[in-house]
Amino acid sequence: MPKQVNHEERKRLIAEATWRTISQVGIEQSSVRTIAKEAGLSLGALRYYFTTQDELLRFSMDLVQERVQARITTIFEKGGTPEETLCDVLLEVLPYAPEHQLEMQVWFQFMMSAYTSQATENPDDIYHMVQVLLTQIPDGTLRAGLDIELESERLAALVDGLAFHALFRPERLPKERLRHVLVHHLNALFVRPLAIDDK
Amino acid sequence: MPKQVNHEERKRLIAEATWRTISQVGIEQSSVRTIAKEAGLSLGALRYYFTTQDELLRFSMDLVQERVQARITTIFEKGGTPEETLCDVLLEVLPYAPEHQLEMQVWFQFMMSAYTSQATENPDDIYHMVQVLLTQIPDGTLRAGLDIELESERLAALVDGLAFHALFRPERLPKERLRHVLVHHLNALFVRPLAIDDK
DNA sequence: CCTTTTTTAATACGACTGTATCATAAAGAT
DNA sequence: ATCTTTATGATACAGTCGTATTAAAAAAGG
Repeated sequence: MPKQVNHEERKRLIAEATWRTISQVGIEQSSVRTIAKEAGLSLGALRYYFTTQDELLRFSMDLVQERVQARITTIFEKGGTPEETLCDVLLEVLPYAPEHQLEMQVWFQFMMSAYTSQATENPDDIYHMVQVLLTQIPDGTLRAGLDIELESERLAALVDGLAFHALFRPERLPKERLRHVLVHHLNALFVRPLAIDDK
Repeated sequence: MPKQVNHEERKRLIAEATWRTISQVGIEQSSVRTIAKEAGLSLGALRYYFTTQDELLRFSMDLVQERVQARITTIFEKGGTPEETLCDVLLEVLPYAPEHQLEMQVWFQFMMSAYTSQATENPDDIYHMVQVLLTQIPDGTLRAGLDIELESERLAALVDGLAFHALFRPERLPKERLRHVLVHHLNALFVRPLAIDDK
């Protein structure tokens, strides 16, 4: 039997090298050679785990989505008021926690490239997530008379715009300011306002 | 003297061919050959007007910015209430008018690529524009007690997010809905609300 | 040691990239 | 008609791209 190498683990390491490469030079400039060098592997070694570039990118993208989804699930399981849960979930798709910024950058790049490449299947739109979240919020939490569809569109745009600006100008939008803007917006929707600062 | 060809006119035509190419395949995939073909020119002919690809892209980008800037200036000169002016200016940086969607797509692509390429000089952030617009609005127009910095950040994020979503999902965000969401947001800032529908 | 299977590295191929060169075509001036 | 300037098209070069092939190295079982 051969040189035991954990296949899954190795693929994950390659995917993370892919993320770093993408965040540095963008998807279009991320050649298999560049990624292999970032991962410390030869071209042939990389190709042993991913036969085509498409396969590699798809795996890397799915891994991002899995991680984000897992964190969101954790937030739901944690419990808490509907207000807090909504806020925390939305902060999760922003470059809020420094240790998740790499993933957010990569996610954004994937969304961009999906847009350019006219791909039929797009990464999940944030709009649908927001719409579901707002719709499922218990009665008495949101102010009366809100147009949920409209507020979903508005909140989704705000979140994606904030994410974009935070990636673009991290020095102008530190995590405290991100939270401040988001909470300020959400409090215009909630009956019981959230506190601005993190607990 | 030679075959009279209007130099400026020709450069403009090439820039517009560049826009079409970029909006179809993205900046990274827009080779000089692809652009030449889209413009109906040979490689040498294109190179006669733009010696390097960088020069071509810069010219094309500047032309977009000029056009958008010119339309915004027109809106200011047109007069109207501060509320209407602000709304119309912001609609101008959204893919609102169908005939400007191509430019908006290209603009977005340029912003993306400026982000990826870590360019020191970035295309003008929408945040600064919004901040200036809100700051210069006459007293009594905005509701009392607003945090202008915060509202600028929020409005800028909303506008860029809406632009992004509208480019991504034009079928979900027709121009009426774009205006609806924007006016709804602005009316939370204004003392005298705007009408939802266009005049 | 030898065999077998997994893993790695080197090299090659055709396609495409940006840029350069150069001969030619077109058109007004003399 | 000739000259001169502007404009164009064809071709070439060096580089990178994704992918394929192939031989060798590494590690475990017999």
